[in-house]
Amino acid sequence: MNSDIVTRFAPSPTGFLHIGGARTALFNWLLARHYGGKFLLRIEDTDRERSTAEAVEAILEGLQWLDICWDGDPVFQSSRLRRHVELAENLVKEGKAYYCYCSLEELEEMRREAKAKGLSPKYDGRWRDRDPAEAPPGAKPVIRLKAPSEGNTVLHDVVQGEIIVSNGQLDDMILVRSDGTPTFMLSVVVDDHDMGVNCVIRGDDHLTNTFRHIQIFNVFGWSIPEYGHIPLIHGPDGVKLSKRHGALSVGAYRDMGYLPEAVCNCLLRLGWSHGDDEVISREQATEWFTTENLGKSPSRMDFAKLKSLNGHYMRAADNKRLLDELLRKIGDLPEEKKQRILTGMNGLKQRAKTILELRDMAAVYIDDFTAPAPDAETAEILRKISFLLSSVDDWSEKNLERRVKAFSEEKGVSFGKIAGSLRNALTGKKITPGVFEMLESFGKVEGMRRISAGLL
RNA sequence: GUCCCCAUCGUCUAGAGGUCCAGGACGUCGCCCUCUCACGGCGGCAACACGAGUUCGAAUCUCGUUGGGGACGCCA
Repeated sequence: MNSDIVTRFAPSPTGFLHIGGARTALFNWLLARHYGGKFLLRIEDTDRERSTAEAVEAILEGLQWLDICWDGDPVFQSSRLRRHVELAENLVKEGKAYYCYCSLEELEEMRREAKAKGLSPKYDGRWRDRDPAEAPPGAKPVIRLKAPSEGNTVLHDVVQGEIIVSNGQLDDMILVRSDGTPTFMLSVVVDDHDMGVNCVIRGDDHLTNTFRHIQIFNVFGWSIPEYGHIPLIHGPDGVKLSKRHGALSVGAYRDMGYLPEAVCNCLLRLGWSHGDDEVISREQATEWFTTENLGKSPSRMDFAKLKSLNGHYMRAADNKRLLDELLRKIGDLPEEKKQRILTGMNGLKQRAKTILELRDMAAVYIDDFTAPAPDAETAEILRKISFLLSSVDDWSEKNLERRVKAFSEEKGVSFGKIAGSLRNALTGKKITPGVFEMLESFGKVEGMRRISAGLL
């Protein structure tokens, strides 16, 4: 492969961007970028019943969020319908395809019989050489490919290796429906050819389709793209990832507070590896990604690993960006509180593995809090600390800690006890960022207020 | 049912005949660090599905078994 490589992602807009689709898109994108080729986007909206504008929007948004950008404008398959049908009709004229007048009931019957006999259910080709004049009156025909009945169709898959299927296994597929619209089989092949696509990474649920695609490419005499079929992503229980696993759409991952770079990194490691590397930046991925390291065994989505990865990217993320992500979840905040959060962000992001956890952790800076009156011993400590801190001018985490530590040593009061008392007075919580860090974030006025609030 | 694919720790995987009584990461357990929690550091537990071959030698090659997955639409 080289810089002439053209890959594509071709989702059908019948719903959100599926996480598995996102991985497919990522792999194709990576491959194109690696070789300096092109990555195209095609919306396969030939099924008008199920395709929606909202779904198109959701898919584009999902890709953008993951920072997977396509070259040129997306191609809408529906806009190319005329060309697809025209080509099919040409094939009929050339005797390479034919009209079939079978009714749905007839086909149903055929499949039932085949299954009963232990054969693979398929169309028997009964109209292949029959005179269309014998067609039942008024019946609308489909166009079927006159597929080879002898020999094998061979696929040299860049992931799976050589796979051979006997042509007897494949039936004469429908190219154009009885309503005159082209099928997926035809459209995909024509569009891939017209768009110059020469490399296709896709889920291995498409594997059997590929043999049909190859037959169509052959009948047109077009060159066949390289294919790589990657195993599907399964849920934690080993079955195909579905709604019941919760997180199916990339939007769901965003809602759960994951960062796009973490999602990409996680997806990248599902079915692809580069030695022992785990945390892989987009730049490194682009440099390293080839089809050679694609695995052929199915993998399960590991949410624990995603979370760990996300924690890594959270810690590395820009503070202002994290604040923006946080505000996107909870709405805008007064300037003063935003400032507090920003000041405390380093401590916050170190503890939160998702934006949702960041939100929970940041509550100490968002919620107003006044501690209830403490017990006598604690009150005594707080009174002394309050007195000490009131004279502190350098209200920084470092200095505050230094002063309190000195006090602790001098008076022989346990530092842990002091810190615990402060934590409680400041937040009323057991788990928080460091107390001096919080003091700095609150500022002297609010910090002093909280410490002494319960003392009166 | 038919066809196709897959098979290393719980999970993601490294491994392309000897360097593997199998390495990394996540998770888990223990310890250290420590103002709580995290982070970080150190260590433990934990896998080549099974059975035959081929070979001086197999996680790596072949066959079979078992297990898992996918496809069999006038959906894509």
